[in-house]
Amino acid sequence: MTKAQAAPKRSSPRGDARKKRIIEVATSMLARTDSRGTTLSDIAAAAGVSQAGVVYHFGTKEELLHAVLDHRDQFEDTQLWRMGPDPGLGIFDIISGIVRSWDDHPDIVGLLAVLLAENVADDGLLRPRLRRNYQLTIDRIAGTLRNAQERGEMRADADPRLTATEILAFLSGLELAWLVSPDIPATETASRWAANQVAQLRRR
Amino acid sequence: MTKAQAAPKRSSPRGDARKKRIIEVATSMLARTDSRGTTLSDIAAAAGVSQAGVVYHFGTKEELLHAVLDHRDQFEDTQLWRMGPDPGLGIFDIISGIVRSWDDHPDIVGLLAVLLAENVADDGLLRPRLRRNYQLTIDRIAGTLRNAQERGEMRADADPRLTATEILAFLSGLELAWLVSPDIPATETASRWAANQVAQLRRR
DNA sequence: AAAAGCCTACTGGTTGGTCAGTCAGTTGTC
DNA sequence: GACAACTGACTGACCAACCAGTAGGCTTTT
Repeated sequence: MTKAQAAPKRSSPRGDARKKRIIEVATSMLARTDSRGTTLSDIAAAAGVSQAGVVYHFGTKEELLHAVLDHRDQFEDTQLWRMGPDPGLGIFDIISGIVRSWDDHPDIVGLLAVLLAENVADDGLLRPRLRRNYQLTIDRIAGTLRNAQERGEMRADADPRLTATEILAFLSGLELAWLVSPDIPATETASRWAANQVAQLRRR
Repeated sequence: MTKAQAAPKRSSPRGDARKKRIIEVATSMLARTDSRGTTLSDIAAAAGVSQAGVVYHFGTKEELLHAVLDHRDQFEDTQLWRMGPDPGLGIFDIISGIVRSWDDHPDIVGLLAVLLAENVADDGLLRPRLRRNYQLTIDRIAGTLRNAQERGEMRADADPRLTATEILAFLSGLELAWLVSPDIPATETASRWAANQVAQLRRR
Protein backbone atom coordinates (compact mmCIF):
# COMPACT_ATOMS: atom_id res chain seq x y z
CA MET A 1 0.00 0.00 0.00
CA THR A 2 3.06 2.21 0.00
CA LYS A 3 4.78 2.43 -3.31
CA ALA A 4 3.05 3.17 -6.54
CA GLN A 5 3.50 2.33 -10.16
CA ALA A 6 2.74 4.01 -13.45
CA ALA A 7 -0.17 2.64 -15.45
CA PRO A 8 0.47 0.95 -18.80
CA LYS A 9 0.74 3.45 -21.62
CA ARG A 10 -1.52 1.97 -24.23
CA SER A 11 -4.19 -0.63 -23.80
CA SER A 12 -5.93 -3.26 -25.83
CA PRO A 13 -9.65 -4.03 -26.05
CA ARG A 14 -9.14 -7.28 -24.22
CA GLY A 15 -7.24 -5.64 -21.40
CA ASP A 16 -9.84 -2.95 -21.06
CA ALA A 17 -12.59 -5.51 -20.75
CA ARG A 18 -10.73 -7.38 -18.07
CA LYS A 19 -10.04 -4.14 -16.25
CA LYS A 20 -13.69 -3.22 -16.33
CA ARG A 21 -14.59 -6.64 -15.02
CA ILE A 22 -12.19 -6.23 -12.11
CA ILE A 23 -13.74 -2.89 -11.24
CA GLU A 24 -17.23 -4.35 -11.23
CA VAL A 25 -16.24 -7.28 -9.09
CA ALA A 26 -14.34 -5.02 -6.71
CA THR A 27 -17.32 -2.69 -6.47
CA SER A 28 -19.65 -5.39 -5.32
CA MET A 29 -17.13 -6.79 -2.87
CA LEU A 30 -16.29 -3.41 -1.39
CA ALA A 31 -19.95 -2.63 -0.85
CA ARG A 32 -20.19 -5.74 1.36
CA THR A 33 -16.81 -5.68 3.05
CA ASP A 34 -14.83 -2.47 3.36
CA SER A 35 -11.52 -1.85 1.67
CA ARG A 36 -9.38 -3.03 4.56
CA GLY A 37 -11.34 -6.24 4.73
CA THR A 38 -11.20 -6.90 1.01
CA THR A 39 -7.84 -8.15 -0.21
CA LEU A 40 -6.43 -7.95 -3.69
CA SER A 41 -6.39 -11.74 -3.77
CA ASP A 42 -10.09 -11.88 -2.99
CA ILE A 43 -10.90 -9.49 -5.78
CA ALA A 44 -8.55 -11.27 -8.16
CA ALA A 45 -10.07 -14.67 -7.46
CA ALA A 46 -13.58 -13.34 -8.01
CA ALA A 47 -12.52 -11.73 -11.27
CA GLY A 48 -10.70 -14.80 -12.52
CA VAL A 49 -7.17 -13.40 -12.43
CA SER A 50 -4.20 -13.69 -10.15
CA GLN A 51 -3.45 -11.14 -7.48
CA ALA A 52 -0.50 -9.88 -9.49
CA GLY A 53 -2.80 -9.52 -12.45
CA VAL A 54 -4.88 -6.98 -10.55
CA VAL A 55 -1.76 -5.07 -9.57
CA TYR A 56 -0.73 -5.05 -13.20
CA HIS A 57 -3.87 -3.18 -14.18
CA PHE A 58 -4.02 -0.68 -11.34
CA GLY A 59 -0.52 -0.47 -9.94
CA THR A 60 -1.81 0.12 -6.43
CA LYS A 61 -4.75 -0.90 -4.34
CA GLU A 62 -5.49 2.76 -3.79
CA GLU A 63 -5.71 3.30 -7.54
CA LEU A 64 -8.18 0.46 -7.79
CA LEU A 65 -10.28 2.04 -5.08
CA HIS A 66 -10.31 5.30 -6.98
CA ALA A 67 -11.38 3.47 -10.12
CA VAL A 68 -14.22 1.90 -8.18
CA LEU A 69 -15.26 5.31 -6.89
CA ASP A 70 -15.15 6.70 -10.42
CA HIS A 71 -17.46 3.90 -11.44
CA ARG A 72 -19.81 4.72 -8.59
CA ASP A 73 -19.80 8.44 -9.36
CA GLN A 74 -20.84 7.64 -12.89
CA PHE A 75 -23.60 5.43 -11.56
CA GLU A 76 -24.83 8.18 -9.27
CA ASP A 77 -25.17 10.50 -12.23
CA THR A 78 -27.39 8.05 -14.05
CA GLN A 79 -29.51 7.69 -10.95
CA LEU A 80 -29.77 10.92 -9.01
CA TRP A 81 -29.61 13.24 -12.00
CA ARG A 82 -31.37 11.11 -14.53
CA MET A 83 -34.13 13.70 -14.92
CA GLY A 84 -31.65 16.41 -15.84
CA PRO A 85 -29.53 18.71 -13.74
CA ASP A 86 -32.42 20.63 -12.18
CA PRO A 87 -35.27 18.41 -11.02
CA GLY A 88 -36.37 20.76 -8.23
CA LEU A 89 -38.67 19.11 -5.72
CA GLY A 90 -38.77 16.14 -8.08
CA ILE A 91 -35.52 15.12 -6.42
CA PHE A 92 -37.59 13.49 -3.68
CA ASP A 93 -39.42 11.28 -6.15
CA ILE A 94 -36.12 10.40 -7.75
CA ILE A 95 -34.64 9.32 -4.43
CA SER A 96 -37.75 7.37 -3.63
CA GLY A 97 -37.34 5.61 -6.96
CA ILE A 98 -33.67 4.94 -6.31
CA VAL A 99 -34.47 3.16 -3.07
CA ARG A 100 -37.16 1.15 -4.85
CA SER A 101 -34.57 -0.05 -7.36
CA TRP A 102 -32.05 -1.24 -4.78
CA ASP A 103 -33.06 -4.83 -5.24
CA ASP A 104 -32.23 -4.62 -8.95
CA HIS A 105 -28.59 -3.71 -8.44
CA PRO A 106 -27.70 -4.47 -4.84
CA ASP A 107 -24.01 -4.71 -5.66
CA ILE A 108 -23.40 -0.99 -5.61
CA VAL A 109 -25.83 0.08 -2.89
CA GLY A 110 -24.11 1.25 0.23
CA LEU A 111 -20.69 1.39 -1.30
CA LEU A 112 -20.36 5.06 -0.48
CA ALA A 113 -21.69 4.62 3.05
CA VAL A 114 -19.29 1.77 3.74
CA LEU A 115 -16.26 3.58 2.38
CA LEU A 116 -17.29 6.75 4.15
CA ALA A 117 -17.43 5.00 7.50
CA GLU A 118 -14.05 3.51 6.87
CA ASN A 119 -12.49 6.87 6.11
CA VAL A 120 -13.72 9.08 8.90
CA ALA A 121 -10.23 9.12 10.42
CA ASP A 122 -8.04 12.08 9.62
CA ASP A 123 -5.56 9.93 7.78
CA GLY A 124 -8.10 7.92 5.86
CA LEU A 125 -6.72 7.27 2.41
CA LEU A 126 -9.84 8.20 0.50
CA ARG A 127 -11.03 10.81 2.97
CA PRO A 128 -10.18 13.91 0.94
CA ARG A 129 -11.92 12.56 -2.11
CA LEU A 130 -15.00 11.36 -0.24
CA ARG A 131 -15.24 14.66 1.60
CA ARG A 132 -15.03 16.63 -1.60
CA ASN A 133 -17.56 14.37 -3.24
CA TYR A 134 -19.95 14.71 -0.35
CA GLN A 135 -19.78 18.48 -0.37
CA LEU A 136 -20.28 18.49 -4.11
CA THR A 137 -23.43 16.44 -3.95
CA ILE A 138 -24.75 18.65 -1.14
CA ASP A 139 -24.07 21.69 -3.25
CA ARG A 140 -25.81 20.26 -6.29
CA ILE A 141 -28.90 19.31 -4.33
CA ALA A 142 -28.96 22.63 -2.48
CA GLY A 143 -28.61 24.33 -5.85
CA THR A 144 -31.58 22.63 -7.41
CA LEU A 145 -33.65 23.41 -4.32
CA ARG A 146 -32.65 27.04 -4.51
CA ASN A 147 -33.72 27.11 -8.12
CA ALA A 148 -37.04 25.58 -7.10
CA GLN A 149 -37.46 28.40 -4.62
CA GLU A 150 -36.78 30.98 -7.29
CA ARG A 151 -39.31 29.35 -9.55
CA GLY A 152 -41.82 29.59 -6.73
CA GLU A 153 -42.11 25.82 -6.61
CA MET A 154 -40.75 25.57 -3.06
CA ARG A 155 -41.39 27.69 -0.01
CA ALA A 156 -38.86 30.44 0.46
CA ASP A 157 -38.47 30.08 4.22
CA ALA A 158 -36.80 26.64 4.08
CA ASP A 159 -33.02 26.50 4.04
CA PRO A 160 -31.85 24.57 0.96
CA ARG A 161 -28.54 23.68 2.60
CA LEU A 162 -30.13 22.12 5.67
CA THR A 163 -32.60 20.28 3.50
CA ALA A 164 -29.82 18.93 1.30
CA THR A 165 -27.88 17.79 4.37
CA GLU A 166 -30.94 16.00 5.64
CA ILE A 167 -31.53 14.31 2.29
CA LEU A 168 -28.03 12.86 2.15
CA ALA A 169 -28.06 11.85 5.80
CA PHE A 170 -31.33 10.03 5.40
CA LEU A 171 -30.24 8.29 2.22
CA SER A 172 -26.88 7.05 3.49
CA GLY A 173 -28.38 6.06 6.82
CA LEU A 174 -31.10 4.08 5.11
CA GLU A 175 -28.51 2.35 2.93
CA LEU A 176 -26.63 1.28 6.02
CA ALA A 177 -29.77 -0.02 7.69
CA TRP A 178 -30.76 -1.90 4.55
CA LEU A 179 -27.35 -3.51 4.24
CA VAL A 180 -27.38 -4.80 7.80
CA SER A 181 -31.06 -5.73 7.84
CA PRO A 182 -32.27 -6.22 4.26
CA ASP A 183 -35.74 -7.02 5.53
CA ILE A 184 -36.51 -3.51 6.75
CA PRO A 185 -39.24 -1.66 4.82
CA ALA A 186 -36.79 0.57 2.98
CA THR A 187 -39.05 1.36 0.03
CA GLU A 188 -42.02 2.32 2.17
CA THR A 189 -39.89 4.35 4.54
CA ALA A 190 -38.38 6.26 1.64
CA SER A 191 -41.65 7.01 -0.08
CA ARG A 192 -43.28 8.12 3.15
CA TRP A 193 -40.31 10.34 3.84
CA ALA A 194 -40.37 11.78 0.33
CA ALA A 195 -44.09 12.51 0.49
CA ASN A 196 -43.71 14.26 3.84
CA GLN A 197 -40.84 16.35 2.58
CA VAL A 198 -42.69 17.47 -0.52
CA ALA A 199 -45.80 18.27 1.50
CA GLN A 200 -43.75 20.37 3.85
CA LEU A 201 -41.66 22.14 1.23
CA ARG A 202 -44.19 22.79 -1.53
CA ARG A 203 -45.32 26.33 -1.84
CA ARG A 204 -48.94 26.55 -0.82
CA MET B 1 -8.31 -13.43 15.94
CA THR B 2 -8.75 -17.19 15.81
CA LYS B 3 -8.26 -18.86 19.14
CA ALA B 4 -9.83 -17.67 22.33
CA GLN B 5 -8.96 -17.72 25.98
CA ALA B 6 -10.92 -17.99 29.18
CA ALA B 7 -11.32 -14.78 31.14
CA PRO B 8 -9.59 -14.43 34.52
CA LYS B 9 -11.72 -15.89 37.28
CA ARG B 10 -11.65 -13.18 39.88
CA SER B 11 -10.55 -9.58 39.50
CA SER B 12 -9.05 -6.89 41.64
CA PRO B 13 -10.03 -3.21 41.84
CA ARG B 14 -6.84 -2.26 40.09
CA GLY B 15 -7.42 -4.67 37.23
CA ASP B 16 -10.99 -3.52 36.81
CA ALA B 17 -9.92 0.09 36.58
CA ARG B 18 -7.34 -0.73 33.95
CA LYS B 19 -9.86 -2.76 32.01
CA LYS B 20 -12.32 0.09 32.06
CA ARG B 21 -9.64 2.44 30.85
CA ILE B 22 -8.81 0.16 27.94
CA ILE B 23 -12.48 0.05 26.96
CA GLU B 24 -12.74 3.83 27.00
CA VAL B 25 -9.62 4.29 24.94
CA ALA B 26 -10.71 1.62 22.49
CA THR B 27 -14.12 3.22 22.16
CA SER B 28 -12.73 6.55 21.09
CA MET B 29 -10.27 4.96 18.70
CA LEU B 30 -12.85 2.70 17.09
CA ALA B 31 -15.19 5.61 16.50
CA ARG B 32 -12.46 7.26 14.41
CA THR B 33 -10.94 4.25 12.73
CA ASP B 34 -12.91 1.05 12.36
CA SER B 35 -12.00 -2.21 14.03
CA ARG B 36 -9.91 -3.53 11.16
CA GLY B 37 -7.93 -0.32 11.11
CA THR B 38 -7.36 -0.22 14.85
CA THR B 39 -4.74 -2.68 16.08
CA LEU B 40 -4.43 -4.09 19.55
CA SER B 41 -1.03 -2.43 19.78
CA ASP B 42 -2.55 0.96 19.03
CA ILE B 43 -5.14 0.55 21.72
CA ALA B 44 -2.58 -0.80 24.18
CA ALA B 45 -0.22 2.09 23.61
CA ALA B 46 -2.99 4.63 24.12
CA ALA B 47 -4.07 2.89 27.31
CA GLY B 48 -0.54 2.64 28.66
CA VAL B 49 -0.22 -1.13 28.58
CA SER B 50 1.45 -3.64 26.34
CA GLN B 51 -0.38 -5.40 23.57
CA ALA B 52 -0.21 -8.62 25.52
CA GLY B 53 -1.74 -6.80 28.46
CA VAL B 54 -4.84 -6.06 26.43
CA VAL B 55 -5.08 -9.68 25.37
CA TYR B 56 -4.78 -10.68 29.00
CA HIS B 57 -7.89 -8.73 29.91
CA PHE B 58 -10.10 -9.65 26.99
CA GLY B 59 -8.70 -12.85 25.60
CA THR B 60 -9.63 -11.92 22.05
CA LYS B 61 -9.96 -8.80 19.99
CA GLU B 62 -13.55 -9.76 19.35
CA GLU B 63 -14.26 -9.83 23.08
CA LEU B 64 -12.83 -6.36 23.41
CA LEU B 65 -15.12 -5.18 20.65
CA HIS B 66 -18.09 -6.63 22.46
CA ALA B 67 -17.03 -4.89 25.66
CA VAL B 68 -16.86 -1.62 23.75
CA LEU B 69 -20.33 -2.22 22.36
CA ASP B 70 -21.62 -2.95 25.85
CA HIS B 71 -20.19 0.37 26.91
CA ARG B 72 -21.91 2.09 24.04
CA ASP B 73 -25.25 0.42 24.70
CA GLN B 74 -25.11 1.72 28.24
CA PHE B 75 -24.36 5.18 26.90
CA GLU B 76 -27.30 5.03 24.52
CA ASP B 77 -29.61 4.32 27.42
CA THR B 78 -28.49 7.43 29.25
CA GLN B 79 -29.03 9.44 26.10
CA LEU B 80 -31.97 8.20 24.09
CA TRP B 81 -34.06 7.05 27.03
CA ARG B 82 -33.03 9.62 29.57
CA MET B 83 -36.63 10.91 29.84
CA GLY B 84 -37.94 7.50 30.78
CA PRO B 85 -38.98 4.54 28.66
CA ASP B 86 -41.94 6.23 27.01
CA PRO B 87 -41.21 9.77 25.84
CA GLY B 88 -43.75 9.66 22.99
CA LEU B 89 -43.24 12.42 20.44
CA GLY B 90 -40.69 13.88 22.86
CA ILE B 91 -38.26 11.41 21.28
CA PHE B 92 -37.66 13.96 18.54
CA ASP B 93 -36.61 16.64 21.00
CA ILE B 94 -34.36 14.11 22.69
CA ILE B 95 -32.65 13.25 19.42
CA SER B 96 -32.30 16.89 18.59
CA GLY B 97 -30.62 17.35 21.98
CA ILE B 98 -28.35 14.38 21.41
CA VAL B 99 -27.04 15.87 18.19
CA ARG B 100 -26.52 19.19 19.95
CA SER B 101 -24.34 17.46 22.56
CA TRP B 102 -22.08 15.71 20.06
CA ASP B 103 -19.34 18.25 20.58
CA ASP B 104 -19.27 17.45 24.29
CA HIS B 105 -18.41 13.79 23.87
CA PRO B 106 -17.21 13.29 20.31
CA ASP B 107 -15.36 10.14 21.26
CA ILE B 108 -18.38 7.91 21.13
CA VAL B 109 -20.36 9.58 18.34
CA GLY B 110 -20.54 7.50 15.21
CA LEU B 111 -19.16 4.40 16.81
CA LEU B 112 -22.25 2.45 15.92
CA ALA B 113 -22.38 3.81 12.38
CA VAL B 114 -18.73 2.95 11.79
CA LEU B 115 -19.00 -0.57 13.16
CA LEU B 116 -22.27 -1.08 11.32
CA ALA B 117 -20.69 -0.18 8.00
CA GLU B 118 -17.82 -2.51 8.71
CA ASN B 119 -20.12 -5.43 9.46
CA VAL B 120 -22.61 -5.39 6.63
CA ALA B 121 -21.04 -8.53 5.17
CA ASP B 122 -22.71 -11.83 5.93
CA ASP B 123 -19.70 -13.04 7.82
CA GLY B 124 -19.11 -9.82 9.71
CA LEU B 125 -17.96 -10.73 13.20
CA LEU B 126 -20.28 -8.36 14.99
CA ARG B 127 -23.10 -8.53 12.50
CA PRO B 128 -25.50 -10.70 14.49
CA ARG B 129 -25.18 -8.51 17.52
CA LEU B 130 -25.46 -5.24 15.60
CA ARG B 131 -28.47 -6.55 13.71
CA ARG B 132 -30.21 -7.59 16.89
CA ASN B 133 -29.39 -4.29 18.52
CA TYR B 134 -30.70 -2.34 15.56
CA GLN B 135 -33.98 -4.21 15.54
CA LEU B 136 -34.32 -3.73 19.27
CA THR B 137 -33.92 0.02 19.06
CA ILE B 138 -36.41 0.16 16.20
CA ASP B 139 -38.88 -1.80 18.28
CA ARG B 140 -38.47 0.43 21.29
CA ILE B 141 -38.97 3.59 19.27
CA ALA B 142 -41.90 2.14 17.38
CA GLY B 143 -43.36 1.08 20.71
CA THR B 144 -43.21 4.53 22.24
CA LEU B 145 -44.77 5.99 19.10
CA ARG B 146 -47.55 3.45 19.24
CA ASN B 147 -48.21 4.43 22.83
CA ALA B 148 -48.31 8.07 21.78
CA GLN B 149 -50.95 7.13 19.23
CA GLU B 150 -53.03 5.39 21.85
CA ARG B 151 -52.77 8.43 24.10
CA GLY B 152 -54.04 10.53 21.21
CA GLU B 153 -50.78 12.48 21.15
CA MET B 154 -49.86 11.33 17.66
CA ARG B 155 -51.96 10.90 14.55
CA ALA B 156 -53.25 7.41 14.08
CA ASP B 157 -52.67 7.16 10.33
CA ALA B 158 -48.85 7.24 10.57
CA ASP B 159 -47.02 3.92 10.69
CA PRO B 160 -44.85 3.78 13.85
CA ARG B 161 -42.52 1.22 12.30
CA LEU B 162 -41.77 3.30 9.21
CA THR B 163 -41.29 6.37 11.37
CA ALA B 164 -38.89 4.53 13.65
CA THR B 165 -36.92 3.28 10.65
CA GLU B 166 -36.67 6.81 9.34
CA ILE B 167 -35.52 8.12 12.70
CA LEU B 168 -32.65 5.66 12.96
CA ALA B 169 -31.67 6.10 9.33
CA PHE B 170 -31.54 9.85 9.69
CA LEU B 171 -29.57 9.71 12.90
CA SER B 172 -26.90 7.25 11.74
CA GLY B 173 -26.60 8.98 8.39
CA LEU B 174 -26.11 12.32 10.07
CA GLU B 175 -23.45 10.83 12.33
CA LEU B 176 -21.57 9.59 9.31
CA ALA B 177 -21.78 12.94 7.59
CA TRP B 178 -20.64 14.73 10.74
CA LEU B 179 -17.66 12.44 11.15
CA VAL B 180 -16.45 13.00 7.63
CA SER B 181 -17.27 16.69 7.52
CA PRO B 182 -17.48 18.05 11.07
CA ASP B 183 -18.31 21.49 9.72
CA ILE B 184 -21.75 20.56 8.43
CA PRO B 185 -24.68 22.18 10.24
CA ALA B 186 -25.62 19.01 12.12
CA THR B 187 -27.41 20.72 14.99
CA GLU B 188 -29.56 22.89 12.76
CA THR B 189 -30.34 20.03 10.41
CA ALA B 190 -31.43 17.88 13.31
CA SER B 191 -33.63 20.49 14.95
CA ARG B 192 -35.28 21.38 11.65
CA TRP B 193 -35.89 17.72 11.00
CA ALA B 194 -37.30 17.17 14.48
CA ALA B 195 -39.62 20.17 14.23
CA ASN B 196 -40.92 18.99 10.87
CA GLN B 197 -41.54 15.50 12.17
CA VAL B 198 -43.43 16.70 15.20
CA ALA B 199 -45.50 19.09 13.10
CA GLN B 200 -46.38 16.27 10.74
CA LEU B 201 -47.11 13.66 13.38
CA ARG B 202 -48.87 15.63 16.07
CA ARG B 203 -52.59 15.10 16.31
CA ARG B 204 -54.38 18.20 15.17
C1' DA C 1 8.90 -8.86 -33.21
C1' DA C 2 7.28 -5.76 -30.06
C1' DA C 3 4.24 -4.75 -26.77
C1' DA C 4 0.47 -5.90 -23.63
C1' DG C 5 -1.39 -9.28 -20.63
C1' DC C 6 -0.79 -12.33 -17.15
C1' DC C 7 1.35 -15.80 -13.92
C1' DT C 8 4.50 -18.05 -10.38
C1' DA C 9 7.41 -17.09 -6.85
C1' DC C 10 9.09 -14.16 -3.65
C1' DT C 11 9.90 -10.08 -0.13
C1' DG C 12 9.21 -6.96 3.61
C1' DG C 13 6.17 -5.53 6.76
C1' DT C 14 2.03 -6.12 9.89
C1' DT C 15 -1.01 -8.24 13.02
C1' DG C 16 -3.45 -11.26 16.38
C1' DG C 17 -2.31 -14.44 19.50
C1' DT C 18 1.04 -17.52 22.48
C1' DC C 19 4.27 -18.33 26.07
C1' DA C 20 7.35 -18.18 29.86
C1' DG C 21 8.60 -15.47 33.28
C1' DT C 22 8.53 -11.13 36.59
C1' DC C 23 6.47 -8.57 40.24
C1' DA C 24 3.29 -6.66 43.59
C1' DG C 25 -0.13 -7.62 46.60
C1' DT C 26 -3.09 -10.81 49.31
C1' DT C 27 -3.94 -14.77 52.25
C1' DG C 28 -3.07 -18.33 55.45
C1' DT C 29 -0.11 -20.12 59.15
C1' DC C 30 2.70 -20.21 63.10
C1' DG D 1 4.02 -9.69 62.87
C1' DA D 2 6.84 -12.40 60.02
C1' DC D 3 7.21 -15.51 56.44
C1' DA D 4 5.87 -18.74 52.88
C1' DA D 5 2.47 -19.80 49.30
C1' DC D 6 -0.27 -18.24 46.03
C1' DT D 7 -2.73 -15.32 42.57
C1' DG D 8 -3.76 -11.57 39.45
C1' DA D 9 -1.59 -8.35 36.47
C1' DC D 10 1.26 -7.67 33.56
C1' DT D 11 5.76 -7.69 29.97
C1' DG D 12 9.13 -8.93 26.22
C1' DA D 13 10.12 -12.06 22.83
C1' DC D 14 8.38 -14.76 19.55
C1' DC D 15 5.48 -16.96 15.74
C1' DA D 16 2.33 -18.21 12.02
C1' DA D 17 -0.72 -16.15 8.96
C1' DC D 18 -1.65 -12.68 5.96
C1' DC D 19 -1.12 -8.89 2.66
C1' DA D 20 0.50 -5.34 -0.80
C1' DG D 21 3.76 -4.88 -3.92
C1' DT D 22 8.11 -6.61 -6.87
C1' DA D 23 10.89 -9.42 -10.23
C1' DG D 24 11.23 -12.05 -13.99
C1' DG D 25 9.59 -15.05 -17.29
C1' DC D 26 6.03 -17.14 -20.38
C1' DT D 27 2.00 -16.30 -23.65
C1' DT D 28 -1.17 -13.91 -26.45
C1' DT D 29 -2.45 -10.07 -29.27
C1' DT D 30 -1.44 -6.54 -32.63
